[in-house]
Amino acid sequence: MHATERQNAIVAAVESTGVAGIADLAASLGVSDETIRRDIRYLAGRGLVRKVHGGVALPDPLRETAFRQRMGERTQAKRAIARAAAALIAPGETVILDTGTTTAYVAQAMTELRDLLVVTNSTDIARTLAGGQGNRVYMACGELRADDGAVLGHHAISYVRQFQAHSAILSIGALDPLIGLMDHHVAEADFSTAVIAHAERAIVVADHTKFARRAPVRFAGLDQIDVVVTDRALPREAADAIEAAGVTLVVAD
Amino acid sequence: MHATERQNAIVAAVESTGVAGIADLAASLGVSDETIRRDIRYLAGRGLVRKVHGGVALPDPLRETAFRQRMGERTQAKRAIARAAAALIAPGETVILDTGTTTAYVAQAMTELRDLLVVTNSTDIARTLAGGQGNRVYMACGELRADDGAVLGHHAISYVRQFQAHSAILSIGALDPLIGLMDHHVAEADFSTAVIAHAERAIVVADHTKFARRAPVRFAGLDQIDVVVTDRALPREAADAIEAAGVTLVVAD
DNA sequence: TATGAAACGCGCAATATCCATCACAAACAA
DNA sequence: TTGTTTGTGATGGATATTGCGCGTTTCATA
Repeated sequence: MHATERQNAIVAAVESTGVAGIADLAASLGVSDETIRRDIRYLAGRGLVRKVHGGVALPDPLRETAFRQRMGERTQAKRAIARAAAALIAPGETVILDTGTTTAYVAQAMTELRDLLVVTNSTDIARTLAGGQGNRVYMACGELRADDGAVLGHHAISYVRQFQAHSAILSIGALDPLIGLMDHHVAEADFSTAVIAHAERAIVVADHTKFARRAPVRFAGLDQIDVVVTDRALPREAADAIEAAGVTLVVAD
Repeated sequence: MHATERQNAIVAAVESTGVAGIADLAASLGVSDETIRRDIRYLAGRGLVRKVHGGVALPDPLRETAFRQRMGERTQAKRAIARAAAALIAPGETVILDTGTTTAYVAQAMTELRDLLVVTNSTDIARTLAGGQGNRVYMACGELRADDGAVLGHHAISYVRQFQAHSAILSIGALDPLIGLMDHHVAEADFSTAVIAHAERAIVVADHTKFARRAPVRFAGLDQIDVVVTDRALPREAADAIEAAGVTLVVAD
């Protein structure tokens, strides 16, 4: 029984029954759970099956984008961060919201607020906050990314530059107390830079995994931001470095 | 029985019976009420079902925006028009799509095409066509209308002016062979005017009710457009007037 | 409108699953 | 033989799911 045969067997099982459990597959194919998981990760990467908690299912007919998948990860942490971040915003404020999974949760939490003036580059966030009592939502322009439905590029940046917001809420790729803020793409980093420059207060939302990572594009130092909202207490050293830079650290419970 | 199966079962139950109670679902699926509630919250968040007190029902027909309501009117006519309009577009073309219920159906029909360059002021249409094979979608900017998720205004217009499209596809408020094209709002009319000016060919999609109406803002004469796609043969006189203006009249069956 | 019962949502703790990492063994090349 | 690569299993911490308790909200009926 080679890896390929086993993977074919998994696909066949899923196609005949619709779903299959990890443990069942491991038993019937005579390998460990972990091996089945590895096969599933590989197959899911090829789009042949869809990974679900506890097993594997037919591929989603509605293409599950990487973004939607990330939306489903660490939801509890993101919701807690979102509540804490939304609590920093007062009704009537002007707020710039960057695209991102965590900011999408923040937008959800902000639906409680009213009379906001919202500027965003995410069609999702725009739709979430439009329709709120007294809200006015301004959508930036540019090429739409299929993954998360956001626009980036120089048009988006010059559109945002029209506004001077009370607060900006940013998703980031990574945050290191010494290095600063990092993103995965130059276009994201450029947009974030513009957003920071046009808000009185920059609020960064970042779950704890962002502190253990690096991302290739550094776009700002800690001195350029005002608040970091995260979901877990950081190591003393990191927390000190952040607060020494004049940044308020909010830990959502 | 994993989460995914259970959620599929809930959707299936709702689709077959219209409504389903929490307790019944919990009993038949062998999990607690709270788990069913969690599933329902998740599914409702995706718009797959509607949450009601004590159970779950088919997706919301009530709290629809005026736009969503119009989406559900004359769907057959709109789908036929959409097919006919999409057939006028070739893969690889540059197309500007205006917001509107009929154009939303056209975008749906255009998902078959590939390598399109799409410019639109509707977040819905943008999301529909982003992700299509080889498509590039450009979203205009401006204040977002909660009703239909579209942007209008001078920024949207100047954004569109960057492009020179092969085709423009327009929704309108009303069409009269003698008066020309009409819209309900000045902002819509201004946007439509800009769109017509930046496309080699203007295609107007209008179901038959648009010919029996008037709308307050006239923005173009028939001589400025090239094709009208509708769903019913017009009275001889009207059809003659339209074709006399050099407009091709397409009647979708 | 008032009131009791049902339904709801949140937080907690227990359990199951996931994933990064290391360790080991077989296959293969130098 | 020796070293490298590849596939598999095992481990432990992180994450996700679930059922239950409890205070709050909503609904139906008086």
